[in-house]
Parts: sequence; C-alpha cells; structure tokens
Amino acid sequence: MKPIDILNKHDMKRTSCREGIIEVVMTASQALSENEIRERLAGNYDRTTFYRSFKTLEEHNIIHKIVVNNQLVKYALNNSVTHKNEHTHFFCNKCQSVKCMDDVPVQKYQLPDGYSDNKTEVLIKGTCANCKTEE
Amino acid sequence: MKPIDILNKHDMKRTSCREGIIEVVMTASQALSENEIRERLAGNYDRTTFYRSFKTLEEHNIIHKIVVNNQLVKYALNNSVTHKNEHTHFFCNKCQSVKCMDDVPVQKYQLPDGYSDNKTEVLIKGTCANCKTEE
DNA sequence: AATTTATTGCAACAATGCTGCAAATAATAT
DNA sequence: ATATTATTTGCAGCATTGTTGCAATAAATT
Repeated sequence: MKPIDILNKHDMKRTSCREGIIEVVMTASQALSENEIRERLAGNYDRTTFYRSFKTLEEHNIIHKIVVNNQLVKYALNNSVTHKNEHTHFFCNKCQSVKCMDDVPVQKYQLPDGYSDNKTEVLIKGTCANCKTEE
Repeated sequence: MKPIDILNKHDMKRTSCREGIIEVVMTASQALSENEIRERLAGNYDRTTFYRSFKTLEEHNIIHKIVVNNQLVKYALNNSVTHKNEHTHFFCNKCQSVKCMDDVPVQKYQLPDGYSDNKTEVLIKGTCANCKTEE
C-alpha cells in the first residue's frame, strides 16, 4: 500500500509532509529518529509541523514511537502484516539503532491485585547482529 | 542502612545533596521525578548539581532511572533486599506514578541469531490499584 | 471557482540535560 | 587545628525535544 492510500484509508488530509514521513518510514529497515527521517525527506518542513505530523500519524495508528531514553526517540511503521501487535524493540548500544523485533512478542506479566495493564513496552538493549560480526 | 553509610560504602564524598537525594528516594514508596525529589529536599541545589548527583548515584548503582517517556523520568533506590535485580516497572496512566514491581521479574526473551542482550527494560502501563478503587 | 476546514510556519516558551570554568567544600596529610 | 589536594558545586551558556497561539496557507468539498 502506498502512503496516499494509507492516508485516505484513515480519512486524513494528504499533505506532502505526512506522505513523506510514511514513505521514509515504510522503506526503512529500522526505526528512525526525527533527524534521520528529515534527512531522507525531499521537502523542508518546520519542526512544529514535523512533530504534529508524528503525533497525528501515531494517533491514527499508522506509526509508533519507540522511546529509547529521554534523549532518543525513534519512529517505525505499524505494519499489520509484518509487525505483530505487541512486539519488542531492540536497541543496539554500539550503533544506536532500534529494530522492531517482529518475531519476539511481548510476554504476559502477572500483576498484583488491583493493577490492570493496558500496554507493555519491552526494550531489549544489547549488541545487534551487525555490530557483533564487526568485533 | 543510612544515606551516609551508603555513600561511605561506595567511597563517595558525603555531600548534602547526595545524602538528601538518597534519603528522599529511600523513604519513598514510589519512584520520584527530579521535581518531586527537589520538593522533598531541605536544601536548595542548582539543577546542574542535581543532574550530576543523579548521574553519579546511578553510576554507583545506588539508584536507577526509569524513563517513562522522553518527558518523564523518575528515580528509585536500588535496594538489593527489596528490589530484585531485574524487576519491571509500572506506570499508572491516571496518576502518573511509577512503581518498581519487585515481585514481577523481567522475563527472558529469545533473540534471533547474532543478537546478544545486555539489559531488558519492561514498562507496564495501565491503572494502579489506588486509581482503580477511585473509579 | 468559492467556501470550509484542517494544516503549516513562525515566534515564543518550557523542560531536560550537557559543558567549561572559577569558587567552595570534603577528605586527607601536616 | 591548619594546610593541602581532589572533588564537587554554582553559574552562565548552550543544545535538544517538545508544546502553544495565531495568522497564513493548502486540501477537500460544494
């Protein structure tokens, strides 16, 4: 599915910024930061527009945000085909890359009485396959 | 163990800021943000000193940081008695509180070939026992 | 082509966090 | 007790991430 079709499906206005972000995130093999997305984008957009686009796209479940730490945020496409609903994320301490681990589902956690869970975020930090071989 | 003893055990200078932070975090039932800690502190410290103190205390494994999102960071004591090594964290969407789930250990995740894990962070978001009863 | 509605860009602001440097403080030796 | 040394603090300044209000602009609809 093309970026335009995705926007149409969600009854969203087809602006070039949104189209561009979807395009970039769609073709990326890993989650990308705001700057990484901007670099790959044709047009030049204001930072505010960027943030608002991310927010809207996230609210419509087109992309999701991965907060590595308070200084590093990345975005990835919600692909219902390849990305299982609740997958884990992997962060490589060496190359700082973030990958959606589509084949590593989030496990169920048993909470104490009274607590109810809504969403569980799992971030696995370590060394990725690519950096491992380069040692 | 008192804050001073903890600092001595780690061969750290006993400054009032460090002592205060440990004191506050020690007596808290939940993880606290920078501001929450500052409010509970007697002395008035510069923000830089605060951050540096957090950093040093974290490096010495006295406290640990919980990044809820890029706008909300909380700190909690590393109590080897009550806090198991790898525990999960719970974030309440209603009251914004963060709690160390000492009895809910982080589960093991099987990664694809080539990947090696170092640390796994699990943040469970939902409604806490306190907010549940208030509905 | 005109209207309506949503989006953009700009300016300003807030929060978190880092760095260099001089002043102050803690631990140690005298 | 006092002097010395090493660490820590406070300040100024800066970077990054993110938000808000408002006027200008662009998209979808009539």
